[in-house]
Parts: sequence; structure tokens; C-alpha cells
Amino acid sequence: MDAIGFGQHNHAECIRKGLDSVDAQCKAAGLQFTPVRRRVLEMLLAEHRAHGAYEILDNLRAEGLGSQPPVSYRALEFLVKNGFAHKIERLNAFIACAHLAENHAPVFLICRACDSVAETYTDLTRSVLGRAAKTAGFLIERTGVEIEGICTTCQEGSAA
Amino acid sequence: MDAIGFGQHNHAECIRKGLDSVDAQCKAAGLQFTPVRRRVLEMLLAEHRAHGAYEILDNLRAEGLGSQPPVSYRALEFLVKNGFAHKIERLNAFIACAHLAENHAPVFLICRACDSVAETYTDLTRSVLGRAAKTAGFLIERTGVEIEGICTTCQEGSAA
DNA sequence: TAAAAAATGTTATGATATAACATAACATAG
DNA sequence: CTATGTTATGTTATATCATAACATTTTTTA
Repeated sequence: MDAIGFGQHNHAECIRKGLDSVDAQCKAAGLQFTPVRRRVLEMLLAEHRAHGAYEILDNLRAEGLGSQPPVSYRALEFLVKNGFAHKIERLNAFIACAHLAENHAPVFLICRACDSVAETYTDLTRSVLGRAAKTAGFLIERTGVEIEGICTTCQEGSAA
Repeated sequence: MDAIGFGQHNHAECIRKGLDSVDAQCKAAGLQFTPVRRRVLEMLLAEHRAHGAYEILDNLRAEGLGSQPPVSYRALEFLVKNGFAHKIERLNAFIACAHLAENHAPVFLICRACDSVAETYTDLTRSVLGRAAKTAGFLIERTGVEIEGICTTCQEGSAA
């Protein structure tokens, strides 16, 4: 139920901070952080792994917050659109943003052994990628970098 | 029917070279480059954009080469597994590899206006991404970099 | 408080993908 | 050249992921 992200941390704190931060950002931007949206973000924050839309929906249903697919998809869309969550395309699943506040080009490290997902980021304009795009005269609007492999914890596990 | 990739080029030549190269690689590796697999690769090579599995299937069906989803998915899986094609996760679609031969960490530039996809690449170990992963002690196995935006051609178009 | 805008509820369906098992083609050792 | 294992194909059925469309409710704002 822990050792994720990758690395130990005070997870309750991590959830609270995430919710508080989004709460504040929504107030500032005049966005409605409704019960369903808040609860979905809370579910995503609960674990540093990607959650499928139907998994989220099952939870919402159990709590009487919604029962049909559009409910979870809408909440997730809201979170993604406003930068509070990201979609991991490779997994068709969603994860809470780990770098709220900063404007960033997210990079995901996906462990195929334990399914945990860590988020780091890169300054795209200064990276190899940015230069490559520039050379091609390509106007970058959005980026997704997904790296699949084995996290530190799982490497240790198999080495034992 | 052209001006893709991004940039003009002899496209018939481009298709022939792709098929020949894969043909040779399969022979060398003892892989069966069967009619269905060859035809699917040819379809992918025909245009520098991503093709959905069902679009491929429709074509195969029209040619009497297969009629059920597993047919196209299997051929695509073969091509992807052996590095002859890539899956663009963001589009749930497939594209012929533009850098056969070289061992590369592909980077896709996806134009949301004309749907063309250009493939470039990065040396992952030396890039920002590689360093980020290294810091986290993450063992990289596969990478996918997808950049969405507007290609040169389409920028010119809207500026006119 | 009326009108507009945003969010939610609900039905239905579309789009993507694979499990599972039967059959056929191919490879190669005897 | 044929038995055996392996790889590829055919086919049915179903799992999984996602959204269009429209009715209703809530919230915002004029």
C-alpha cells in the first residue's frame, strides 16, 4: 500500500496537499470543484498508479456519486483539461498530477512490474525533443513522454 | 495525396525501400514476412499518417486477405514487435517505422490539422529523459514520445 | 427572479482490443 | 517423405475503453 512514487513519503500529507492545492487553483480560476470531481481526484491521489475510468466509476457507484461512464469521463476530462491529472495513453488510464503549480512537460516512468507510475518533467524547449521539433518547424502544443521499464524497488526485488 | 512526412519526397521509392528493407531484415532474422504482414506494412507505408486497426482491416477485407479484427491486430503486432512499425498511443493507431535499421527511441510529431505524423528520434541515454530516469534508478525498456501540434505546412496554410 | 451557462443523469451506441479455440501451413528431425 | 512441433491464420465471442445525444438540475449572472 506504499513505497511508491518511487520512494517513501508521507502519503496522507501528499493527498491532502493535492486536494488543497487544486481547491485553491479552482477558486482562483473560477472553476467548480464539485463533489464528484473532488472525489475522483482523491481516488487518483490515493495511489501513485494510473486508474482506469471504469475503475473510478465503480468506486463512484459504490458511493452513490454516479453510475454511468460519462460521469467518470467528465470528471477526468475536467481534471486533465485543467492540469490536475494526466492521461497515460499507453495504459488508457489516469493519474493525479504530481507537479501541480509548475507549468511542465510531464514525463512518466511506468513500472511494468508493480504498475506504479512516477512523474518527472523536462523543459521541452531546451531538450533534444524541442530542438528536433524546431528543426522540423513544428509548433508544439502538447507533449507526452511515457517510459516503460522497471522501477528501483522492483529491480531490488528481482535481484534478491 | 502528398506533401507529407513533413516534406516532399519520392514516395513510391519510399514505399519500395521500406518493403525491401523489411523483407531483408525478416530473411536475416528468420521471420516470416507473410502476404498479410507485407500488405499491412504496405498500407502503413502508403501515407505518413497513423492508420487504425479497423481501417487496415477494412482494406484487408476488401482484398480478401482477412475479415476479423485479430487478423489486422496480429499483423500489426508482428510489425510493432519487430520494430517495423510503431503504435501512436495518443491516436490508437499505427504507422510504419521511418527509421528502419537504426536502433532508436522514436519521437513522433503529430499534426492535429492534417493528421500527418513525422518520426524523428533521440538518443535516450544522453537526453534529458535518460538522465531523469537514471536519477530515479529506473531501468528503461521502452519509450514513447508523442508531440502534438501543427506542422510547417499547416502553419503556412493558416498564415495565408 | 429570469435567463444563461455549467454540471449531472441516463440511454444508447461507437470504437478499440483480445481471449480462446479450431485449422492450416511451414520447418525439420528422424 | 512423414511424424512432430511450431508458427500463422480463421473465426466466434466478448472484453474494454469512450462518447453522442438529450433531459434535467444546479449554479451563475444580469
